[in-house]
Amino acid sequence: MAIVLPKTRKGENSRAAILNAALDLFRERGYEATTMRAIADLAGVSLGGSYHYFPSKEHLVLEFYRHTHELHLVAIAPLLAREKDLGSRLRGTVRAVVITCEPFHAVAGSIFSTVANPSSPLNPFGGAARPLREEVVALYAEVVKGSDARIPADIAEMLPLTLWLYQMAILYFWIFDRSPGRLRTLEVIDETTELIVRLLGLANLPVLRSSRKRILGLVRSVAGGSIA
Amino acid sequence: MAIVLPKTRKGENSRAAILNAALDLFRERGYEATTMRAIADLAGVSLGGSYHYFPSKEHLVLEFYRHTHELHLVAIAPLLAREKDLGSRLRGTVRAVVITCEPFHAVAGSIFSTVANPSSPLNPFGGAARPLREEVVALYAEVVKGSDARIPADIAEMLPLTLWLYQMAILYFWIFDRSPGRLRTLEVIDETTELIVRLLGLANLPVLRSSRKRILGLVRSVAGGSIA
DNA sequence: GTCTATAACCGGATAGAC
DNA sequence: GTCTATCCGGTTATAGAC
Repeated sequence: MAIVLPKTRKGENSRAAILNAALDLFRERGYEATTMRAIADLAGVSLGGSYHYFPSKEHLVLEFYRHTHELHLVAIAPLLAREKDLGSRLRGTVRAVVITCEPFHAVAGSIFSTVANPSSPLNPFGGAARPLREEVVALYAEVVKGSDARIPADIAEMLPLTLWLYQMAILYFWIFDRSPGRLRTLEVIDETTELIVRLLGLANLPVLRSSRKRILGLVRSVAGGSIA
Repeated sequence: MAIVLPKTRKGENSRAAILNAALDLFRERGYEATTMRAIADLAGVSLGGSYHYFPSKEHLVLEFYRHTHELHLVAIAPLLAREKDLGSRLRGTVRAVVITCEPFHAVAGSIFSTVANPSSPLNPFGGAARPLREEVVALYAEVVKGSDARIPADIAEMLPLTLWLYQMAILYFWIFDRSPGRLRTLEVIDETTELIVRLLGLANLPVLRSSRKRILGLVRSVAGGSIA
């Protein structure tokens, strides 16, 4: 059921060829319009052969996730090393997500929907996606931790997961965005990240104490049941 | 591409038979496990024949939407007529959504994912779903308007749409909920509706003025571009 | 044991005769 | 408006090749 790793040099080549072919074709024609037969053809393997490495077409998508995630990490490394302001770190990180994914904008819709299915092995809330999800959550933990913002412990505990969810919402907005250069998404990112930082600053207000506790309890309970 | 309405008595029967067969089988086996062949069989028509009324398997789902929406309206009518407290109205309305949808819980996952695809004609943000979406938004407008809560005009303007979106989030949570009697979802509804009412009450605080403006601007801009 | 190929299966969708 | 026959694409069974 899981993705099989090749044991030989030859196998490695085949696997890479299939993956590259898939990514190219996805980019070029979209997810649905890309047939497994076309992928196999372009990769120079037989149709059945590609199923030796990837148990389903969907699983090729998971690989694409990992691919973009790694590009993303590289893209933001300098920022995270240099910048201390939480707002800037957050804005830069989320902007980098959509910029990294831009070549796949046309495919992203089908992918998102495929993956939104709770019974899909790739559902971001599910078990198979867990390793990658945890990497992304850890990234947001670092975005927060490496900043000079002082976040109360109870908030800091749930913040990375919440930011991961926030990133998913941004991606869904981005999928619909038809504006040139995806400018609207970038604007929304700027607005929302600033808002998040501002609300974090307000969280210590006495009037907000009860709401804060309530929200955190909610996040904790929702996260505990669905994800852990 | 749209759903064809039958012109004859015989056609009406066929259409109804197909729809009933589909809803029964969806309930019984789930969406994916129900084949168009099985639906046609049970309805007593040929496979090709069912495509005369419903252009795709997905379109059978749209019908299911309308069905549950109408059940929902009926279910909450007494509450909306009687109750004046905003929190109670909201809680009752959203609780009724998940209770109405309960018989389809097993199917809901596939349906949600099908519908999440931006290029699907059934996407809730898209054009085809607009009439139904506007009905639901109007319903939430009434939930707010019929209450004794005094909501500032700028908030009242965006609130119904926001509550519609909130309802969708609850439904997505509900899909994952495996707790007996879907108790966790009901708890989350109680928690979140209370939170919403509380935050609405706080919106007039001077410290929150700028965030409030920012949030409303955001909602307006996002809604304007994606939906209107 | 690791890889690859061929042939088939299954189910959504369509064409076109009646 | 209904049928039969067919396409198309994801997936699987399985036999062989290294």
